[in-house]
Order: sequence, then structure tokens, then C-alpha cells
Amino acid sequence: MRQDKPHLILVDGSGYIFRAFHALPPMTRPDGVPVNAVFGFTSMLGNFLTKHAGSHIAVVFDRSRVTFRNQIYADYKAHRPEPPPELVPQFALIREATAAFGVACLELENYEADDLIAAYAKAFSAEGGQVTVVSSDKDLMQLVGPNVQLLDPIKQKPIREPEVFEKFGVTPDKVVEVQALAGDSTDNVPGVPGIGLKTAAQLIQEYGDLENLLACAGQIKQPKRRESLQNFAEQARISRQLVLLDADAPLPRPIDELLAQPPEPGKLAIFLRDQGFRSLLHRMGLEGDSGAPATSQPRHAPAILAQAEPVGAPPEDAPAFGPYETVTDLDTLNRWVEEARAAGTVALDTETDSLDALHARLVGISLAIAPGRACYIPLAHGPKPGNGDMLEAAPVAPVQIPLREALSALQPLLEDPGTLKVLHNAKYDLEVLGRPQAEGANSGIEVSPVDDTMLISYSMDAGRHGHGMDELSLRHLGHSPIPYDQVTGTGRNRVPFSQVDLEKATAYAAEDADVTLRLWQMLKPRLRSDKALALYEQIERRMIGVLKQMEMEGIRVDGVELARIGEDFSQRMVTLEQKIHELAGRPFNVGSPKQLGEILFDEMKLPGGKRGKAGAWGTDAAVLEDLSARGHELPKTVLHWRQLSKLKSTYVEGLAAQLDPRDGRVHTDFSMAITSTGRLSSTEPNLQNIPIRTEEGVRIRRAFVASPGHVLLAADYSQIELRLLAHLADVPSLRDAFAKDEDIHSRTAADIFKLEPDKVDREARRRAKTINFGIIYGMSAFGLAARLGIGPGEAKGIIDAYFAQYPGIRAEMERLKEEARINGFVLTPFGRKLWIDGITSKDMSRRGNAERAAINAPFQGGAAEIIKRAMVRMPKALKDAGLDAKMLLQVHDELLFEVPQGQLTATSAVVKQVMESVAELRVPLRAEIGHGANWAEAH
DNA sequence: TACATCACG
DNA sequence: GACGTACGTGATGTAC
Repeated sequence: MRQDKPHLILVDGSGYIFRAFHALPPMTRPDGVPVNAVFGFTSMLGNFLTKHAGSHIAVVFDRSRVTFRNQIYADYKAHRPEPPPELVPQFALIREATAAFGVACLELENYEADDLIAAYAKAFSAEGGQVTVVSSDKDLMQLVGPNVQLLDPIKQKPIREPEVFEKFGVTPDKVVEVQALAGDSTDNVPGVPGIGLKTAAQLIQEYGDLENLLACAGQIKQPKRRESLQNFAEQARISRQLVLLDADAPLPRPIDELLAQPPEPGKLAIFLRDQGFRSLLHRMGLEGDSGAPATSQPRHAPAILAQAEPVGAPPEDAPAFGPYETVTDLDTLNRWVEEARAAGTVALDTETDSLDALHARLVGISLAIAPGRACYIPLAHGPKPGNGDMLEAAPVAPVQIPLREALSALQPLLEDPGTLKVLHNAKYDLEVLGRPQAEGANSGIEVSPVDDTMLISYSMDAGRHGHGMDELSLRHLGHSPIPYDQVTGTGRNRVPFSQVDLEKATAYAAEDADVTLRLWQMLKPRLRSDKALALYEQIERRMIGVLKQMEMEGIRVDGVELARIGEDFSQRMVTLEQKIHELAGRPFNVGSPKQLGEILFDEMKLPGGKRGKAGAWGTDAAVLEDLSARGHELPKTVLHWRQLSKLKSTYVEGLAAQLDPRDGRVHTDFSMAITSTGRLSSTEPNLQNIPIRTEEGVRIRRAFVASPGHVLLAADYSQIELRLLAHLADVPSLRDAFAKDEDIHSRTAADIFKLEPDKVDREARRRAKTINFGIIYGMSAFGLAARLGIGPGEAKGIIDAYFAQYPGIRAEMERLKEEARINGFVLTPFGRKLWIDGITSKDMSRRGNAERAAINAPFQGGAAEIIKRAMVRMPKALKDAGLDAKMLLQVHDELLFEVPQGQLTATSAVVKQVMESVAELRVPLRAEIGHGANWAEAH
């Protein structure tokens, strides 16, 4: 959006009023007039005006409840309640407030605000202007276009075509067609029964619009859907009329009258004072201003409009995101390669046919050399599928450089030590490009050196927001890249990227490289000023290669054994299910917590039932164990059934489905930038939550086996988070216990229960262990009582004794909460910033959650850092020792290796040495090593 | 798709 | 005096 074009801002007044009224507690003026909505509205509008400016501006209001839509459909918005009586007298004041800001009010009898917005947007853009509608109302999304955007007033986020597509699954011009089908319960728009947003989008994508769909309704395969469309055709047409905004509504005021007025601080000050809004007077810097017309240059007046910048627009001089070049001949490719080399930095992105890097086939590569200067090199685009028409010519693949020639031309660049390759989530692309050519389309290229914008962002902003490219682009560049779904379609209509036509593919793929480059230019320099450069360079960036190797290695799983376990579990579940039905007195779905709750608490009238927020009975393990302990057979049997059910579906079946037939191994995908604490996470499959705590679970773990001639070696950090507690809070007794390698929970028990070391029994140790862990989770007396099954008074006594014994810990907990409150983040012992969301929230519950997260983050995050340090050092340490062990998995405080049998002793020593020496704390680090033929034995 | 549940550290 | 009550993940099944 350009500054030089006229720009109209239309504020949806109803949305502001509604939010203001409900967000604020009742407030009254001295004379008793309620003003909470006036206050909120004034505050929000003032705030908005300091941030945004247009050449024209207006606030649009609804005039009356009854509009022309009620003639079409009497029930339209019929179930909307009357506005609350306290709100009614505030409407007039809100219009006064708008006028006091020098902003025009628009409203018109018989029309909704949305129609006026549509009409002004149409008129204004027809004259070549840009329009921003301040509202997140989905009914306005139909207006979005090249010259019209919405702005979400809460998230301050522009809503453009990609966001509309995300919401409705179609482009803005088709939104009314989708709404006509899906209806809208909040506005009483009936739509077609049985058709929701998803189905509607699918149908419109296929048939184009409502009329065409209704004409073709007979061809719909699903019988229910077909009948529904046929029976409710008229209702759909009415719905369409209801949601279609009337862009031809009369304009109550000519556009010229919406010209943004220079502010009149005096007028605004008078209004604020009349309402008694002293805090707003103060905030807007109008205090002390007697209300006299502002002839002297008032220092605050320009603050309202002057410092404004266009909404969500990129900097004036930023090049556009496209058009980009499609590279289909070798000469052109070579020119790009040369240019990239000369630039010294090139952003790179691969397009494939799968999210799974180990199976994905390379489809194309995009490069970006400077902002706005990017290209797409299609490599394996196939023909678009024909429509089956025999008369049509056989579809042909588009012209592109033969894969091997293109890769040969690219390889020297990608491996050139003098050219930095910038990627977003580099691990994925490196795995795709690094796979050997023998496997088909891929290339055996070792891309280096590499920067990763996802990890740069994560190194500075973990916990603050996500780190996906689209989110970062919007946040840092003010630009929404084309959504992947818009390129390939969704659901049944999705096509592989290799079948996307080159024009679309280029617009999408080259844009991603362009965005990556711009993000790099923006974020990389921040690393130094944010003191995150060392973390990024020495830990996160080096983790890319380490995890890549681990993922590609995978771990062997005995599929036959898995099948045997599944068979056994199935049989036992059948027996248990019969018993459960007998005990219940009738058959029901044991897997349904809802049905189980009704059996236990409604029918059998067992005590201790609690309803959750949805009103359903809680039946989780804690509840069932409690009932079981009271001697009830049914909950006990259900617990057993649930355990088998979980193990069977998640681990036996889930894991078997992930077994790679090519090598008999499972390959996880470690996510490097998901957690708020610096930990990794693991998906598809998650190998960080393989069972171990029960005998049944151990059987699953036994199916993780070493290759022939190898053993599995597991190395666990011992009590790493409690060691960090002893270190951070500098607790003499705990430090002493760790220094002497004593049992830490027994030491705690002796300290807080004042026992001689040899008098600590199992119960005392158990309690001490619970509280030790509870402390690093920020637990309360209530929580401890629940965990220990004791009264809150007793629990409080234990906590008091704990803090009396370890005063440094209480101080550390308070310090962490304060650190989070002041900075918005806490630091791990190694300096990683972990942002804590909600720490200043007024909502007590939310703030409580944030405070506990702040307490826990340095411990969890510190531990994550320590094991990452060990992981980046490990490959070289093993290699230097001449060892062939492969690191396979990381499970937060454990590393799992596959070791040639003859190298077990030497490998154990190296692993232990590396793990214990990566950090110098006030307590020693300790790693415990085990080995065996399978993962269970290795522990 | 939201929720409940439960697997792990 | 009420509020809510242990941190961080991911996968699955049910029910809307």
C-alpha cells in the first residue's frame, strides 16, 4: 500500500463498542451516566489514531436493528438480544467521541454498517484509492481485494487474500457463495443443513458459485448432501442475499467529507474532561490544556496523526514480492549461479512432493539474491493431469532443465565455502538435497555453509511466538506469503507440487526464498544486539547437522515382535471389555470417557464424580485410581483396558505404520523451534515418549533393537534439573550431596524432616522427591497435598520446612518471577532468553500459569542447553577416538547410541566424558551409562 | 475440530 | 474471600 495514493480507513464502530462494553467493568460518570463503553471506545480509537493514518477516515455505525434484510428473511439476526440498558445511553456519547477526534461518523437508516463499508470501499477504490477496514468481522472478508484490506483491531494484523483463504478456503470473491451454503448461526443465516465451512469451500472450489452448484446438484455423489442441496436450494439463495453486502447502498456523506481532519486537541480535551476520563487526558498528553483552541503548536496534537504509518505496509522503498523469474534453460541458471556467487549470500528453498524429508522427491529449487530478486528452477514438474477426454492431446510436462544438469550446475554453488546459503528450517532441505542420487530424484549435495532463519528467530524469541516462515514474514516484513494450500488446493482437490503450473509454482516458491533472504537481513544483525549470537552459532546452527544425521540413521524396530505384542494386547482387551460390560450391567463404548462417566456416576452413583468444563464427568486415571482404591472393580478394569488400548493404538499400530520398509527402521523428525524452553520435540513418530513406566510398556521398548553386531547404549544425565536448582539457587546442602554423589531425595528428606541420614525411610524419601520435583514446577501447597494425598495444612508445613531449610530456593523462585515480570523473559544459566507469555496478565489464573512457567523455564531450558552442547561435541569426540558409534535419539536428558559390539567400553568412556564436561556448574554433572540388545535393557 | 486422555522427560 | 492449583511436549479416539 503506497503512501502517495489516497487511503481511506473505515472503522467498524459496532465492533469497537461491543468489545469496549464487554471488556470493561461498569463505570459511571459523577452524574450516574454509564460510560464504560464510551471510555473503552475513546481509548481504542485514540490509540488507533496514534498508530495509523489515512488521507480519509470514518467510523461506521449501525443505525437501527431492522434493515432491508429483514424483508428478505424475517428471522435475520432475530435472536440477537436487545442491547443491555446500560449501553443504550452510551451510543450518542460514542458518536460525540468520534466527532471530538475530528473523525466522521457514518450511518444510514435501513442499512447495516457493513453495507456502508462496502459501498464506501467500492466508491473509494473505484477512484483509485486504497481502503483499510478496521474490523475482524468475517462478513466483511468478501470485500478484500487488491485495493481493500481488513485490519484485525485486536491482533493489529492485516487480513488480506491469504488470510481470507485460510478462513474460508476460497478467494474473497467467493466468500458469499461459501457463506450462503454454510450459513451463520450467530446471524441466523440458515444456509444448507449439513454443510459446514469445509464442505462449502470444497463445493465452491469445484463448482465456482452457488447457482452453478445448484444447477449441478443432481451430480453430487453423496446422497445426503445432494438431497440437502436440492431441498434447501431456495434457502441457500436467501442466505446468499443476506450475507451479500450492498455495495450500492447510498452514501450518507460525500467522500470529500471524510478527509482526515487536523486534530483539535482542545475539543478532545473538553470531551474527555466532561466524561471524567482523566487517565485518557493524561495518556493523550492533553492535561493542563484548558481546552482553549490549540493555536500554539501543541506538542501532543501531532502525536495523534503525525507519526502514523500506513497499516501493515512494508517500508516505502522495499521491493515488491514478485514477479519472479522461472528458470528453464541452463544458460539462465548459470547466470543466477554466478550472480549468487558474486553476492556471497543466497537464500535457498526446495520444493518437494512430501513433508517427510526422507521420502520427499525434489521438485524444484528457488534462489533469492536480493530482496525482490528471486527465481524458481523447476526440476521435476510433470504434466497437469488431463480431464480424461479422449479428444484432448496427451498432456506434456513443461519445459525445464533436465534434473541432473541443473543439479550439476547448482552443486558447486551449494557446496561453495565462500557462499552462504540461507534457508528457513535448513534441516529439511539439507536432508532432501543430501540424499544420494541413487534413490531417484535427489542429489547427494552437501549444502554448506548454512544460516537458518528459523533458528535465528528461535535463538532470540523462543516462547514469544512461532517461528514458521509465514508468521515471521507477517511479523517482521508485514507481508503474508502465498499460502501453500492456495497453490496446491486442499483436501480431495490437492495436487502434488509437481503438478502445479510453473507460473503459480514460481510465484510461491521464489517468494519463499525472497522472504527467507529478507528475514535473514532483518534478523541476523539482531543476534548480536540480543546477545544470542553465540547460542545460535555454537549450539543451534551446529545442531542442524547433528540431528540430520540422527534422523537419517533412524532406529531399528522389530516389526514382528511389535505384531506379536499387538495380538496379545488385542486378546486381553476383548476379555477385559467383556468383564467391563458385565460390571456395568450393559454394553457401552469403553473408549468413550463420556459414556464411562455416565455409567460410573449417573447409573452406578459412585462417589467422587467431578464435572469438567464441558459438563462431562471427569474419568481420567487419577479419578479411576481413586475409585479403584475404594474397592470398585469397574474403574480398575477400565484402567487396565485403557493402558492396553493406548499402547496398542499409539505404539504398536502407530509405530508399525512408521516403519520404513527400506531399512526396517523408524526415522523421527526432531523439531528444533517448537518448545518455549529450548527443548527439542519429536514427531512422526514421537520417539521421545516411548513407554517404559509399566511392564506392558517395557515390552514395547524391547522392540527397539540394535542392528546385528551392535548394541544400544543409553546415557542419561542424572538429576540434571535438580543439579541446576542446586547451582542456580546455590543451596549448600544440595551442592554437598551432589558433590558426594549421594541420593538427593534422601538428603532432602533428612534436611526437611530433621532425620539422621540412616533414619530416612521410603515414605520420607518419596515425599521429599515429590516436593523436589514440585519445586521446579512452581507447585503450591494445594498441589503438593493432592500429589501426596495429605491435607493442605500438612503440605504447607512441609513446604515451609523446605524453604526454611533452603532459603536460597525461595529467593530464586521470587527472583525468577520478578525477572519475567520486568523483562518479559527469563534467562537460562547459559544466557538463552525464554519469553514468558502472560506474565503481566490481570487474569490471575493466566498469570499464575505464567509464573510457574517462569520458574520452570530456566531448569528445563538449562538442561536442554546442556544436552545440546554434548550433542554438538559428540560426533567429533567419537571420531577423534576412532569410534563408529552412531547417535540415534535424544530424549531430553538421555542420548541413545548404536555401537559396534567391540567398541562398547571405549564408546562408553567417550560419551560419559563428553556429557559430564560440557558445563562447569557449582555441582558436578553426572551421566549414567547402560547398554543392551534393546532399548529397555540399555537402561 | 475441540476435548479428554495418556505416553514420555 | 475467591480463584485455581506442577512444567514441557505429541498422538489418539470420541463426539460435535
